Amino acid sequence: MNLAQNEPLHSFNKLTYSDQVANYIKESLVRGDLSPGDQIKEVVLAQKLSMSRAPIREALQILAQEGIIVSKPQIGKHVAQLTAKEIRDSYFTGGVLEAAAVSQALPKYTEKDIKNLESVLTEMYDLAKQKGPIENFAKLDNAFHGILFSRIENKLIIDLCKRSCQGISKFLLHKHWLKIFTPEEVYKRHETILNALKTGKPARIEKVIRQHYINAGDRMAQYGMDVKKD
Amino acid sequence: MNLAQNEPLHSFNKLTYSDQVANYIKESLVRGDLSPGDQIKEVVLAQKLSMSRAPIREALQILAQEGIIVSKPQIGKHVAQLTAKEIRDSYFTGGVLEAAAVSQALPKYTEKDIKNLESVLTEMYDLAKQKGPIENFAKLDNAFHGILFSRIENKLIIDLCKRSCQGISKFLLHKHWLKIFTPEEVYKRHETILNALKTGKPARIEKVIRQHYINAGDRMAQYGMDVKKD
DNA sequence: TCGCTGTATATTGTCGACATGCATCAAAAC
DNA sequence: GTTTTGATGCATGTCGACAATATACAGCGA
Repeated sequence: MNLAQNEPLHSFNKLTYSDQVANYIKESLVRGDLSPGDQIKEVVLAQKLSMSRAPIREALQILAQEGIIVSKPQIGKHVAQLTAKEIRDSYFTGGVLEAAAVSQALPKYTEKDIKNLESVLTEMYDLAKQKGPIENFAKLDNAFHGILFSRIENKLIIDLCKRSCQGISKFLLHKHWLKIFTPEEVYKRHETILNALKTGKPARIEKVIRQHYINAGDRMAQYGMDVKKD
Repeated sequence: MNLAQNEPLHSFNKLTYSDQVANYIKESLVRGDLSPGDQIKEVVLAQKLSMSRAPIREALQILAQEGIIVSKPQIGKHVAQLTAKEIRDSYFTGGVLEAAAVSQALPKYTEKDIKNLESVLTEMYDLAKQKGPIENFAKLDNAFHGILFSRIENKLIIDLCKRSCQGISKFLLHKHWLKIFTPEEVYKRHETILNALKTGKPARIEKVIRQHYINAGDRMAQYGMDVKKD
């Protein structure tokens, strides 16, 4: 059997410029170099990254489709600045999707998955107790939902779920995401999900996950407004 | 009060070339000039529409994000050709979204909305009885779901809903969409939704609409496979 | 002073051409 | 005969420049 001919063990990223630019902008958002409401001028970016406007435009278009930037033809492109209602709607939508997906994948979760979720939860608990660095909660949250996603075979639903709210919380409202819930709250919120998962009841899981996201949206809508750069 | 300063009564479409090309491709899919699996070459399209490749590329990128075409870097762009599972997954996802959205908007539907839905249903019934032209069912189906959408204030959820399955049934599998259900079935399927709507129970509506889409996905997955052009 | 008009500028939209990388096929090596 | 290698064609990726359009502002008139 010839390994080399089939799935490569590690595909060396041959990302096109456009994709790299898209990632660069996302990183800029995380770093805070770019904030909601900021205008993005193609020529400026092109000069800064020493490339032509073509890949820049493509990257911006990708981000526009993801809802991270808004593009008005012949006027300009700005980092999206969501209203409180749009934030709540986004989280609601994301919750509906993740809830349905997890509920559908319920029979697929293994003992080991539950164990992993429990260990993530334990880490959250410890981190909350010892007042550890708050940034780590983001990693743990990612890990938790990552395990939930891992058994979902419906790629589209994962895609839309990420577009709905993950893109927003990770990039547009990244600064606020860490402080909308206290460590204790984060722990309890995820404990609720895990408990619901253990019941094995699809309806229960759906309800809990939806509420999880609705709550997050409400908090985010309160804290995340008007974050336009000074 | 000055009308002219606020929302224009009718904005004259100043569509950019890119958007027009995107629409053109969608129309080509509806007409059958383009079928799933077909390769789309930028230069060919550019020549045919007598414009440069730039707007073509942007249009294709839009359609790629909508899932209507797939783009492999440095290889080519093809009209998406979904597997049976992907078709079912798409409809499932669309159903989840529309179900949640309608359920949430339940209190907003007026007497008049119900009346309108009933009249659409009546038209479906008549059309089924008199073996009218099957194409009209597409219009009636659109009208029915259009009324449902009209009270949904969550723009994102409508957007994702359309992307999930409407884009597929309208463009990729348009030829099959008309024949997966008999006129009688179409009538009964929508009657079920309307009845559920009248109960005013959110949970009931969610269940019914989800099933509506799951059924459509199953049928589509059976009939809509392997539609590659000869 | 207020409102209109036209010009100036800046930014996006579009263009034609060149560069890059994948795919195919023929030729050579074993 | 099979596999490897190199040449070739072709579609996409990227580039720099030009065209079109929206915004800002100065000038003009009432």
